[in-house]
Amino acid sequence: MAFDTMIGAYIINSSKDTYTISELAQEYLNLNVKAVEELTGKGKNFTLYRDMQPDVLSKTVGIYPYVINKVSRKIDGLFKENNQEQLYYDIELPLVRALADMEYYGFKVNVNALVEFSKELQEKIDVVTKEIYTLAGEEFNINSPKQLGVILFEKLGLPVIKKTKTGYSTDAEVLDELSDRHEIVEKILEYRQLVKLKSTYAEGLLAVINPHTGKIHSSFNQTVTVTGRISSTEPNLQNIPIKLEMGRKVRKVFIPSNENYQLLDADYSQIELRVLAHITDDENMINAFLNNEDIHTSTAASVFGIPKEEVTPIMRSRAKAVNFGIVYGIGDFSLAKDLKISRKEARMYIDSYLDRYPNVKRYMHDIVEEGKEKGFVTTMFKRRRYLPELKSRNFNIRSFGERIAMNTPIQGSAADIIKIAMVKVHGELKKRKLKSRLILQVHDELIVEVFKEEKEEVEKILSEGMQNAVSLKVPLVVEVKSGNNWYETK
DNA sequence: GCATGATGC
DNA sequence: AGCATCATGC
Repeated sequence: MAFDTMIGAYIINSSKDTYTISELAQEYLNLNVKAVEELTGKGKNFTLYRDMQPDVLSKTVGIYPYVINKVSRKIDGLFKENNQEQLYYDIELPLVRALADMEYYGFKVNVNALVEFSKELQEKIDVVTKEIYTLAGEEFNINSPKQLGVILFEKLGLPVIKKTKTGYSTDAEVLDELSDRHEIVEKILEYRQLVKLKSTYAEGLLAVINPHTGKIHSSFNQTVTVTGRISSTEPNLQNIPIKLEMGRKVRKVFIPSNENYQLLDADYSQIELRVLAHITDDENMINAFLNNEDIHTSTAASVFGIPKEEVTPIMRSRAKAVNFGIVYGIGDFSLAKDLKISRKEARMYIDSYLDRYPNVKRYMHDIVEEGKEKGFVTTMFKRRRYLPELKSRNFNIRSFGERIAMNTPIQGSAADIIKIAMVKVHGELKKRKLKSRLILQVHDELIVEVFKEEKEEVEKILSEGMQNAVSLKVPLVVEVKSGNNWYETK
């Protein structure tokens, strides 16, 4: 591919909502060009080019080729200024074909199993609904947070833990705290889980199965996320349940195209923390990864100042929360909430962590300063995100900007790395004329539908392609699993 | 169209 | 708490 203005403009500024030619012409050429929609109309007024007058077309979209060429040259000049040519030409543009092939090839679904799953869910919903009505003493719309709030907090007199802009909060966090006080609460949680599964994952997926292919052909968007990740829509295949067993069963309906194929699922182990170790060059963290240690146990040992052998499950779990917090741009307030401890205690954990990982401390400080000076932060491969929030006089907005400054290089570099791996794996499968296909990416994992006779070869292409996507100061560890459906690849 | 709450990494 | 998408109510 020669050039794509939409992706090009996204590389220049990933924070925009749309990247239409009209908009780009205005921004980069100071040129007023009508939007395509203004010419064709939309909805019921939509008109095909072939039904429009030639002279109208020539005066309007007729100039698009010219504008596209000018915008392309302009953006290409900016790539040179920003040192983003590798990112654009070697990563993003080749990725277009990999994503297009993933969309076209699709992910096969066991329709009958999905229909059965849907029925099973409905039966469970019916049972739980009746139980809820009985416990409430009346019928109401459980799906309405407003009506549910009235039942829980007015009729049943449960304590109000949290409020939203519009009334009582009834989210899972609140309900968890109330679960000991009334039987109805856990039924509500169960109801919510079941309804989500039925509507989004059973009926939702059934509605987008292509009747000709029997497959789901998701759209993978390359210009949506501010950090460089790709997104998936219609349907979103990047948030298929896995944490709770009931939801995880959805994965059983995702199968190979036919009996000659299997699924391979390869995921990066702790890629974000490995990226952090690399970027900060923190000796303590790098050593943990070099020694192939469990990073959360290692963090717990460091923070609590004890040998790894003496780390308890609770200590490990707290260290894990701190590691998450570090990746997201930590604050004592949020960590306290997450761990249900005091803010002071959370502050102690964070300070202790930063004492034990001094280069991480310096990085967190420096990256915010860099963001303020330059107006943006960058990833390992020069992806850029502008941070106007850092200049805000509003404390909350400014703090948000600081967390973005800390998180974006980490999340974004991980996105760069898996994109490189995708281009390599996709290219290698094509070059060797293999029947196996890359069919999905879920931020730190790649799923390949593998032709059984090619399994050994493709497993090597996949794991080595991912491990060697880049060379970091720590190894990139990849775990590959196989199965006859997505559920089995665990 | 916005708010809420579910799901994922 | 960083990044997303989808269904539902109002």
